Amino acid sequence: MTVPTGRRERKKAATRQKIADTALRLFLERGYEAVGIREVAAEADIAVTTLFSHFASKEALVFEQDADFERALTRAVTERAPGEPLVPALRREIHALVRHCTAEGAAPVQHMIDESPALRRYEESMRLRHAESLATALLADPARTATPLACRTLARFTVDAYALAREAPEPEAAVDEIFRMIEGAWGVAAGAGTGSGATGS
Amino acid sequence: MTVPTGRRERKKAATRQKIADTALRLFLERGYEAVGIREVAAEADIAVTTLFSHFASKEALVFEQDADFERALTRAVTERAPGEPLVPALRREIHALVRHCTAEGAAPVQHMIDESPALRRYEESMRLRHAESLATALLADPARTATPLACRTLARFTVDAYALAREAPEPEAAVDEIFRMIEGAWGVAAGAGTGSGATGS
DNA sequence: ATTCGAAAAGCTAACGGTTAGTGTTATGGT
DNA sequence: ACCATAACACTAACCGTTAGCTTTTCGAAT
Repeated sequence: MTVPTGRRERKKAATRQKIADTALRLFLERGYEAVGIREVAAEADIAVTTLFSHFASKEALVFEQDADFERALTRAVTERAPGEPLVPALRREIHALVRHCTAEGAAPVQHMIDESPALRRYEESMRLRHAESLATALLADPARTATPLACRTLARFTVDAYALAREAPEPEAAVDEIFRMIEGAWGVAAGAGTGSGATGS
Repeated sequence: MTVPTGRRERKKAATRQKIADTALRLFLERGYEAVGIREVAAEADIAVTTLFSHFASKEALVFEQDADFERALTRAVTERAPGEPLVPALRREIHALVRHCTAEGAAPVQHMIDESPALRRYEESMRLRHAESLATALLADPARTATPLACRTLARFTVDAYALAREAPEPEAAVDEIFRMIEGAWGVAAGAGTGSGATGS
């Protein structure tokens, strides 16, 4: 166990940040596809191999906060108030994420993503990863009553809600509409023996 | 309008098939990542550029029947019996597709896909395309009562059902379980003013 | 039958993301 | 002071994919 504030880790984080900042700046200035990896590395004054030791791919440069999103999703499940029903907790979290990504500052980045097929594909496969880790969290929930398959289904529906809301004209309202449907779906899955409506675990 | 049985189109189809067959054979023999595009082209005795004029990418070689799947999905909506409710029609179609892909002959191909991250990613983005064209079909449905967003949501949930069922230990039963949840979701969306249960359009 | 336009296939050469292999420096623990 | 290791660098390549251009093959109209 080393000290959490080692100089090494600070330098590494700084390098990583410098790469991400440089890349995003160049991408926004001249377009994602128009900027090559070699250019990004040169501009950030690091070697190409170093860049790839910090980021697994060119697309990953754009989705720097990937891991934060993933954590936020699973925490909405694992750290929710004791006894709080599942779906509303997820709905709140998706609301927060959508709000965070439709904030004013995020508009140019979002436009860039929409323009590039490569980035769109990457974003979707990223969401799939998030769905899988959310499913893991749901399966581990101590208050779980639903089947494993129902949990995996809920996880996918939840990230679908995010994706669909982002494309909708009114994202916030879209989240509510979709989550009304998810409540309907979860009511069937969670109340498998109950028969009554939407009182999930 | 030319005659449908032109020699040109036959030859083109034959070339396409030869490429796909050769590629699949090599992939199964030696592994997807271990076989390069140039090898496939050489073995099929065609030029690399010709290969890419028939298939948009290396991954597309594996999912040759892509377009068939897409058509099958949308037809389940557009050509269903008059007055037949939507969700059961979709359920039947997903059942058929799952059965088709869990047939005995498909096992090695499926294993190959599971092993390769690139193929998994491609398959998911393919499904997304299918969801979008299914959404288009749902929006154009003359008997539609649900909102556009609800249609798009149903489309995504439907392809989710396919993906989840494929990974489940008992795919056929999984389809039924997930579609019970989808019925619950659709009941909310379609009966927006009705109040009663699952009698969608 | 000949001719002509267009689609299909071919070749070469490159571009751009990514990785292997190898070496060098800086850092932290002992 | 010393060593293991993590971070970074450099070169050179690999591989999927595309551009540019030529050649072949077919379909149809004269």
